[in-house]
Amino acid sequence: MDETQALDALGALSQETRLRIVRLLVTAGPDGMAAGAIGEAMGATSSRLSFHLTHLEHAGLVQSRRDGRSIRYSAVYDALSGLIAFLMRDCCQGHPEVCTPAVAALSACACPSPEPAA
Amino acid sequence: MDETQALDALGALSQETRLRIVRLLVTAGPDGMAAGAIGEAMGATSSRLSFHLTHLEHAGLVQSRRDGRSIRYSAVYDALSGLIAFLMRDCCQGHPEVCTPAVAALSACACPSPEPAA
DNA sequence: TTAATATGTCAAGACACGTTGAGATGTAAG
DNA sequence: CTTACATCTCAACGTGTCTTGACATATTAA
Repeated sequence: MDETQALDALGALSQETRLRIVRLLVTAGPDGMAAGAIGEAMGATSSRLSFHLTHLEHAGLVQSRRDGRSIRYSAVYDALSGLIAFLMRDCCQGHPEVCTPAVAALSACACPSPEPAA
Repeated sequence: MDETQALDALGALSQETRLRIVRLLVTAGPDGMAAGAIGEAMGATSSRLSFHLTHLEHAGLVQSRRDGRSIRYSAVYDALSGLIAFLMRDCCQGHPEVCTPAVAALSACACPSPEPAA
């Protein structure tokens, strides 16, 4: 991920509705959710939802596919991990005190670390 | 870091000049840099630079202190690692495939991981 | 004090963003 | 074909963001 892509992703995530959509879709898994279900969860009108989903898709954070008369949206994991890696790469430039606490936060997640301590 | 703080931080970083300022200050270390030096590096006028530095300070990403007739700005490491941790926490909700690659990217940094492999 | 340096403040303008409501398009069922 | 459903597109409006230029404030030196 280069600077331009990172700026797009950061801009897309810096809006409340969009950040919540991404979080919802991450937890929804690879199958994603239909636009209608997302809109219901967000309490957003169809045009407002479409605006934000289009924005997220342009930023590469979500992808869509038609499923019957619905359109299902799902999170693009590579983009999310790419953004996190971009921030870490920058912040780690000789200053491990930035990213080391972030890695420690991983322990609080259900994620398997490369070298699990416990 | 809660959602509101994360939105502020993401919004602050989603602007080219501000993202570059943060990257510059992270590499500059704890002593930071004088506003004039930052402005020179950015090619920004004093008012434009002040606008962005104030924005970053309000978002909690940088801090300032007077040093003679200069004002030195430095990165707030806790805020940066907090943001990274926030993104990881959200993205890891049952989907380790998001944050595991990001952790792997750490190996490319000069950062000591909690359990260094090599 | 006076002058020079370093930075911040303010108002104005151009532009981008987010929301709304109406309508258009595509898809499936009767 | 007609109807209902699901979603997108478009224009319009208010609001926020970024830049610029002129000016104000704080600090140091002569």
